Amino acid sequence: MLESLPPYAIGSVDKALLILLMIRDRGEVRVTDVSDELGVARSTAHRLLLTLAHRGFVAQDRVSRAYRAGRVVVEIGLTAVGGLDIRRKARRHMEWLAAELHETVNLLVLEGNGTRFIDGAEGDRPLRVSSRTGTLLPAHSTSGGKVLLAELSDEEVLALFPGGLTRVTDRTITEPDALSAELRSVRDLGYGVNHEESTPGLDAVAVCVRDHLGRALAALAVSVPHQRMTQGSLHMMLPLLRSAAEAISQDL
Amino acid sequence: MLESLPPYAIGSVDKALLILLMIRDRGEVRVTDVSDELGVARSTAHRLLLTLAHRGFVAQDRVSRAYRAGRVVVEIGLTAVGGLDIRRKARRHMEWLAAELHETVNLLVLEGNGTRFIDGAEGDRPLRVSSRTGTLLPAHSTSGGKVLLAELSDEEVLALFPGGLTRVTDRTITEPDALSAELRSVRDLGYGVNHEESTPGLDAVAVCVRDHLGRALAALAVSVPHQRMTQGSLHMMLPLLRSAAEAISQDL
DNA sequence: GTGGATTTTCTGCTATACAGAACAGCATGC
DNA sequence: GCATGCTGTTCTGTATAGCAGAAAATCCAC
Repeated sequence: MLESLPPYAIGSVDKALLILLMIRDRGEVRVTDVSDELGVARSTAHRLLLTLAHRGFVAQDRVSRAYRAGRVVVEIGLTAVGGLDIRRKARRHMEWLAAELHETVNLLVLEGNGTRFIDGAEGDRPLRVSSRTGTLLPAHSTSGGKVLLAELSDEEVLALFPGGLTRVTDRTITEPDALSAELRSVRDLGYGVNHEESTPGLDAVAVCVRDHLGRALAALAVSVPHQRMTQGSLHMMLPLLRSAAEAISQDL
Repeated sequence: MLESLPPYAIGSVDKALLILLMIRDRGEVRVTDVSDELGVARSTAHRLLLTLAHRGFVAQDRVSRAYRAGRVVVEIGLTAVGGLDIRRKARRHMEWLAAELHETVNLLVLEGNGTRFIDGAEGDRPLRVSSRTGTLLPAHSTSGGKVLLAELSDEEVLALFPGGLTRVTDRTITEPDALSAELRSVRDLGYGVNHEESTPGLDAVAVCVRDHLGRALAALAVSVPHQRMTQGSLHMMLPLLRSAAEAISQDL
């Protein structure tokens, strides 16, 4: 495994990648393992692991303090295997849902501490939310972001926001405790809502789209003008939203 | 996505990981994309990608010259999700096969340019091959290694052996052209054999264990004393070997 | 509470990562 | 076929980022 690098390759990057290969081969590594096997100082080993952890490529076990593969690596792998297909496979279900509800439907994925709108199907009414495909919004301010964040531990969520929770509107959650409570509620209810937290006048409700292993790959959201989001309309939308998300999962 | 790094994090490593996140989000990237979005020179972008490519984390499309996720990322992801389970799930099928054939059965995975024996079920005869679980042997000298290498392109195989093909016994394949021809034969036949190439007096035959997407996760091999490997016994073993590999795949 | 092992934090130093320039490759238009 | 523009790749001088070593913090077993 100790080979000469090609010219111009970056040694520190290579070391980080070798750590990921070690994790592939044995499931977990310790700082001292990395230090011994890469032939670097313990402090260097730690800095490499810390950087990998910062981007979610590794996660440290609280009890054993060993590092293992993090969520991001799983996502990349799954994306490479089938993720290019998620938009394609979700498309017809999103169009169905938009037609049923006459509201705009969005497909979102987590990107760092933001949610990227990766596809959309608009409702057919004059007043409607635009699809916003391509937009990156802070995850904690969107319904899709909330359901995806709810899949993480509280610590993982906090680590995504080292600078605190950005205020987007007057209604945005900016207290870490309030976000924890909101995500707890999301976990209990199985859906997340956005009450004008990302855009004034815009509400939304979202559920997760899961793969066969039950992992959340994306979020499916219905975005509505605020005045059209009532308890009644929410109750009407939820079964259809869940049905569409389940149908997408079956297609994956 | 532009956030401050934690203290002591390594900037160049972080940039490489951001590239992988870009690939997760959009499937592929170009040198200029990376340069523009990370705010680095094109030469730096290229060096980052070249390092990622060297370890198999990205692969460049020959025609479009864009870079996409490489094989290694898929392996790490799959290992993290389910790799710990493959041994458990394979266990009873391996025991069944060992009992049917009265020979030793091995489960192997690729590790760098070697094959790691990750589990084994021994035959019940006095003269038998031991399970060798935990052993790492050069991939080109084992039947399981051959079927796993046959899943790669010739270039990828050669890149795994920059120092050439190690000779393990007098029978080991050491010429790249001979290995290419052998792997072509493996692809045609759907199985690989080892005629005393890893250990004198030891023959073996192997097939791939695939996931639902058809990707090879591991190899399942039957290891036999050389004098017990005849055309007749090979013909008798193959259907049962294939059956067991298929049964493991179904359980994944 | 103590001692040892491991992980994490800090800092001065130097060599590696960087940007910019040149080169190479490719596609398109005239 | 040649010129142009764009993109990817190779090269080199430099300064700052990555490094090792030491100190501090944490953890666990006795």
